[in-house]
Amino acid sequence: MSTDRRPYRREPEEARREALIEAALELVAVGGPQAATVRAIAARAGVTPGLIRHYFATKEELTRAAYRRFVQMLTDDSAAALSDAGTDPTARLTAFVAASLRPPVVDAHRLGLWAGFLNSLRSDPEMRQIHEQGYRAYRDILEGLIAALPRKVSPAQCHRDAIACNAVIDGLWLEGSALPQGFASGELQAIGLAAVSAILTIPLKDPSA
Amino acid sequence: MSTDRRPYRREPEEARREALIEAALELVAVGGPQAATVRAIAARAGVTPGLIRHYFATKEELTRAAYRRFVQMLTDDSAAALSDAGTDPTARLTAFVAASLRPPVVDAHRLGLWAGFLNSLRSDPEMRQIHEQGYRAYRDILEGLIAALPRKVSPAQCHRDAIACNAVIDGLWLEGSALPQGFASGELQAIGLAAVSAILTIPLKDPSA
DNA sequence: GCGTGAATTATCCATTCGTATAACAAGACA
DNA sequence: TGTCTTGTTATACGAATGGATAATTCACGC
Repeated sequence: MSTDRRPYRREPEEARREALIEAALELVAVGGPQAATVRAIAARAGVTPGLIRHYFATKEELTRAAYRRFVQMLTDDSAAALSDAGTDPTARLTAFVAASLRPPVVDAHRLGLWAGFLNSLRSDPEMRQIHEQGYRAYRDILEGLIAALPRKVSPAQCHRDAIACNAVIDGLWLEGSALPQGFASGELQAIGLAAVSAILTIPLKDPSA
Repeated sequence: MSTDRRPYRREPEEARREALIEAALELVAVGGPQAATVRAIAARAGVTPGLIRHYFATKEELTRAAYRRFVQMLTDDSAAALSDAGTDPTARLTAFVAASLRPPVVDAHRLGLWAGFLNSLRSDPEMRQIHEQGYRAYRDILEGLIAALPRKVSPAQCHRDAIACNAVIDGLWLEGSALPQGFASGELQAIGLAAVSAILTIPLKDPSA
């Protein structure tokens, strides 16, 4: 009398870890960290809860892996936007700013993810390290793009400009993601490019205008 | 044989509700929503868990009350900054921007609170209503200040300027709160005022410079 | 002072959490 | 085809969760 046991397929380790991380991210994005329970993650990944322990020693470790993936996702999107832009510094900065202010970067799910992980940064030093690496990488890209512009400004001023532009981008990203219906299509990018243009005192033509 | 029961004092209803809300906010700010358990809130407020049910029908109701208070706190700080500024429109906008970019508005706890509540907005329509009211109130103040400036621009342009300025403020608030050690004293306000000045194409003198 | 209503505590309950461990079966390799 | 490794499921456990109810004691009106 074999109790009917759930059938299953063996999967390569990488695929399983991937599926579990993906499931955890989706749950955090929608319902916050409290929604990403071990059981919910397993259910969404199509496995039983015990399997999580087989790939991650603890739930905290899975959380860190998920956050690492999220940060990398942001960086990857930035890099993708630059790979399609040519070599002209102004065009590259324009492409970068515009890409940062439209989907999939501007997205309620990403904002939810970001907010969901934020509180973990205070308690878990390893999470904070992951966070700061990602943040620095993003801002370094932006600062590099600004430094490449045909302007004559000091490196210190370049640094300040990068911070201000980063703030504009972050703020618009925040608002666009939080209030998706509050902005017309392309409006976010137009405002962002105008603001960056003003901060850097250089003309940036909006490619969508 | 009276079992030694915990002594207590009766408090007016308002004080108790206040204490419970305050405790809930502190817990959410530090540890996220999952740290704000009924027992933890009661312990921090100096009461036993059962009392919460006496003042709030459910924990969700306490959460909403706490969020309502948080949103009102933000609005109150904005209003306070304006009450001390005179009547000159430029000075008022300057004061508003500067106040938004220094403590206590720029504060890791507030960012933690904001992030901690964000995910609740998706699931709870009442929470979202509270949020949108607060957001609109804040931006309306900013747009009013911008409209009062001695500029000749269309109302539509005023609206766009307000969105952009709001984004700069939000972004700098975000970064300043997330990375408190990343900015020197007054740097955040200086960057913000310069950016707003550039966006509005008017000079704003930094009062701290 | 003294009952009396209600604010507060104490206890209990069903559920869910993360984790630990044992049972099983899938698929590779012989 | 048979065996063995290990990926996967199943089950169980203690702790913690939000909520319900009963017991108590404070404080105010008389």
